[in-house]
Amino acid sequence: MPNRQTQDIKKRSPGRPKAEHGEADARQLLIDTAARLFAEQGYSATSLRQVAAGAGVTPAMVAYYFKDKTGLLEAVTIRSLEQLLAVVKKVVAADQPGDDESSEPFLPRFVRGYLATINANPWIPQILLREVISKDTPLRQVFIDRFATEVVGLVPPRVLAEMSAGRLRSDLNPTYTVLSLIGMCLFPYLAQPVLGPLLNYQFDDEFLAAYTSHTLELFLEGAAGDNR
Amino acid sequence: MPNRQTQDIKKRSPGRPKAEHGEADARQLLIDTAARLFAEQGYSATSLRQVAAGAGVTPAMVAYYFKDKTGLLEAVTIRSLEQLLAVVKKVVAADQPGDDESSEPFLPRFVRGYLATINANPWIPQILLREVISKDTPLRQVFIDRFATEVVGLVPPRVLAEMSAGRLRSDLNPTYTVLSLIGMCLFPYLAQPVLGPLLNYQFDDEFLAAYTSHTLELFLEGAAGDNR
DNA sequence: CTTGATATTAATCGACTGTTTAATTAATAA
DNA sequence: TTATTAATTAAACAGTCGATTAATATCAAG
Repeated sequence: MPNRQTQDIKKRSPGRPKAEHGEADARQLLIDTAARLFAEQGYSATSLRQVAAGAGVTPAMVAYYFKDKTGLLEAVTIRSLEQLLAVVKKVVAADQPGDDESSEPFLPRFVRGYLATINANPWIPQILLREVISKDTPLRQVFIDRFATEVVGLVPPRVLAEMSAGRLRSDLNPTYTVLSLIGMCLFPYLAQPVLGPLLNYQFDDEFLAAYTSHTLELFLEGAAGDNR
Repeated sequence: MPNRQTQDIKKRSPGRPKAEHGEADARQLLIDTAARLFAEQGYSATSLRQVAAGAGVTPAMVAYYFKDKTGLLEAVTIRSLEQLLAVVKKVVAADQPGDDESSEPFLPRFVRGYLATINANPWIPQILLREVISKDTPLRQVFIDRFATEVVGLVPPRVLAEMSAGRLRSDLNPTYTVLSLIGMCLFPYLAQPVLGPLLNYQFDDEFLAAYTSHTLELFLEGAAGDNR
């Protein structure tokens, strides 16, 4: 029995709301809600009415802040790319001055930072893979311009340096090696909705620690046993 | 200037068409077209009118053969799962009789068969990941019943056997190891639409051979260099 | 030849989608 | 105080979608 007009469920009237202290603004709320729903259901299966309802506003607010639905996806995408790019930049920049041998080597730092970020924001790879990377839309160009080219400029030189220093094998194809590593890191997160319950894992600190050390060990040392 | 009623563009009238010799039936054509479009655009971004047009029939044919849109996705999914399952069964069954040492070991055979199948049908992982694995729909149960449980029953025992035989390290988490391997195999195919042009690869025999041997080498021997 | 099953189209329906517009209220600046 | 700008809603619009229905033409069996 939906008794409307109670104090709990307040139905707002038109007009600018009074600025309450410490309230999240509608724009950021829309981005957060959209990120969650796009990751769960996919971009085109998610209606603006759903997003608006989740953020507690009307669909017209999407037009007000983002012009249209693609603008909302663009905002979600750009925020995701910025988070990922920040990790990459930080990790690559961390040992530029003086080649400090006491700090952790490049590869473990990279894997740790990368996995920690997607473990804390698992919708990022979902959205990037499902709605940006694998579809031929204008957003793909955004991805390439604001992320891929920059990463390609930063990471491979570091990998080659590791090879020269003898910390990574130089007889492996560097491109394929990076592809494999990213695939190893991402797949459990992409497949979690079905494999998580089946194999009994979820995105908590325990899984993050275990899968991080597993990934580093397997990637660096390989899976072959003594009796080859 | 669309001059209709030419001989090239024939617009069919209602009624059963005359059975022409050697013509693909509409049902299979619909499945093939849907698989292609679902992989390219996603399930819910693809309209039945698009699928029907691609198959040269009307949308009503989807209802006739598959009841509704979800029935079409189910048909596409089941065909994909059958292809994958056939590979797994064949690979696992191949060395049951007598533990023949002369044949190739389990893991290379598995990786080769798996990669060859998705290289020949790259839309399979796209659809399974985007429309089945990562969404909470009735199809996920189909995936679990017709594929996942069977694979989980077949592959891990084989992996454990390899560990016992000393051909694989036994100090690695077997579940994580399989997750990592599948991720390594799949990622280049999932990301190909944007990374292919960027890193200059495509799904031909050359890439298949190169990436297969790369994957086996990296997975078994690891990427660490001599100077660790 | 007739009868029923099979395969197809055209036309249409209601529901839902993204988007636009006009009205409304609060905040801010002059 | 007044005018302007910012933030919000309700209502409506045209378009598209999936689905249904009725009609129609061919095939296969008796």
